[in-house]
Amino acid sequence: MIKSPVEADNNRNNSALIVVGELKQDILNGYFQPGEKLKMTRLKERYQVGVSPLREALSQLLIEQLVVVENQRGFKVHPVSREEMLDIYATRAEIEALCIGLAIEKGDDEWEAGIMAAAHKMRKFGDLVEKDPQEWERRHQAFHTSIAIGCDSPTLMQVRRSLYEKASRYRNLWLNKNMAESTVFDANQKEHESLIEALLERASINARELIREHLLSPSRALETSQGLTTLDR
Amino acid sequence: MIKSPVEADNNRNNSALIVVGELKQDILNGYFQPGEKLKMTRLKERYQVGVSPLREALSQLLIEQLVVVENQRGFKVHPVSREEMLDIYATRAEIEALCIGLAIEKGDDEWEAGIMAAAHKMRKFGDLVEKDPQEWERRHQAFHTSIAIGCDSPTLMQVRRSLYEKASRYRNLWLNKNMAESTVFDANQKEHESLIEALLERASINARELIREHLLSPSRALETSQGLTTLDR
DNA sequence: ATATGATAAAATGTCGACATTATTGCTCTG
DNA sequence: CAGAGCAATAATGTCGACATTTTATCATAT
Repeated sequence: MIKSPVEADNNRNNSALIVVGELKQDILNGYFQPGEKLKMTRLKERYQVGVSPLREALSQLLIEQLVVVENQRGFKVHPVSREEMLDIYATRAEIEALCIGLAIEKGDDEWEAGIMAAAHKMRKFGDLVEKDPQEWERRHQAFHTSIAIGCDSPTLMQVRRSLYEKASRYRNLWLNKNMAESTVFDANQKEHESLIEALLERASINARELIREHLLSPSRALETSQGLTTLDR
Repeated sequence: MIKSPVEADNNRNNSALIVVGELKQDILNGYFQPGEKLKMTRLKERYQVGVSPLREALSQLLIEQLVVVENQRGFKVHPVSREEMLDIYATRAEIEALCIGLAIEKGDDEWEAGIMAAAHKMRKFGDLVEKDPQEWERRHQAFHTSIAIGCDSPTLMQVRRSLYEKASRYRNLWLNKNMAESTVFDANQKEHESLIEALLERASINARELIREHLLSPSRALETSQGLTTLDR
């Protein structure tokens, strides 16, 4: 018997995995505030599942450091701090530079072609940034991933992904508006073009320095932004 | 009322966290074979807990990639492969080199002192390697950690720790005997001394190359070792 | 004899219930 | 009126039970 799409979706994965995705999104985009207590009754209502799948999902986010747990006191959203933000962004910049260094060593024609394709999709969407920032972020991220994937290391790519998610939490919390500022955006686009140039020339040192700057500039912006004051409480 | 140590231990953390530690050890040291199915009935007997804490623990190991899950078919120990081993070791070497590069930039006197202390403890145990390999591995790891911690980045240190654990699984599976070979061991010790020298001189490039070699040599040994044949099935 | 299909057995994933622990609110005292 | 102590309330963590799905067994037919 063929099942409806919804049923099929519920059967392909178990409840916990579905909840992991939704809960992660809710934390990353700020629906649940940093430090907020995650009461089981509320979570049950929101995701329409029992406690068992919820605790499984929370256990996974626990390792990813998106929630914290205290015995007999339940789960909380992982708190944010300026220190952690700077550390995550700095680490992410180093990891991305590492990926790029390895990719320049190992990358072949297919790698270059993938970058060109992703860059094209990103450029095409340049004018619609303000209309659909989420779609632009997707293409932006796809572009950077197309570069990093040349390192040809699943392990390293996974580290990179985890750091991206943690960083996107800070980005979503404070940077939404700043990202749309056209001056910042235009500078970003130029950095992308310079990066592509360096990659095709296989200028490793240059490319690595470019990516470091590219990834650290948001954290510098955040450091002086309004949101920071709310962090120091 | 004061509780007995055992009870106190059971109350400080919930069951799931305790099981995480034990289960992780059982997987890392090979009590549960790669690819082996983890039946709930057996796990319940072994750890004396119900399914709920077990599923929580397994969910955490799922993110750490020590187990895999298939819907309605339960959990399995994450399988091993030569490719994954090489990838983990290579990534680990790069991450460790990154830590050391940053540590050389940022490290202060306290950092140097910590290295000297850890190195001393490791040297003192040099003759007892064959007697208590586990204790030596502890001191060896403490030595390397004392170096890496100079990078002053909790995020990066956590990435490093996760990779160490994954690698130690392969090490435990095949390398136990090889590690005790005195020729390999003596070469290892000399590498440590060279590394310390380079660190104190703040010779970044040199130190980073040394650590890469130091961490990649085991994977090269594993590649040609007996265990590999069992991998390709 | 091999393959196929139905039946039985086992295992998973989820929920509600229960005991334990933390938190809140209230009373009583100084 | 403030603060400590105690009762009541709420929330967590764990277990056993149930429905669903997978796996194993076995008879039957080609």
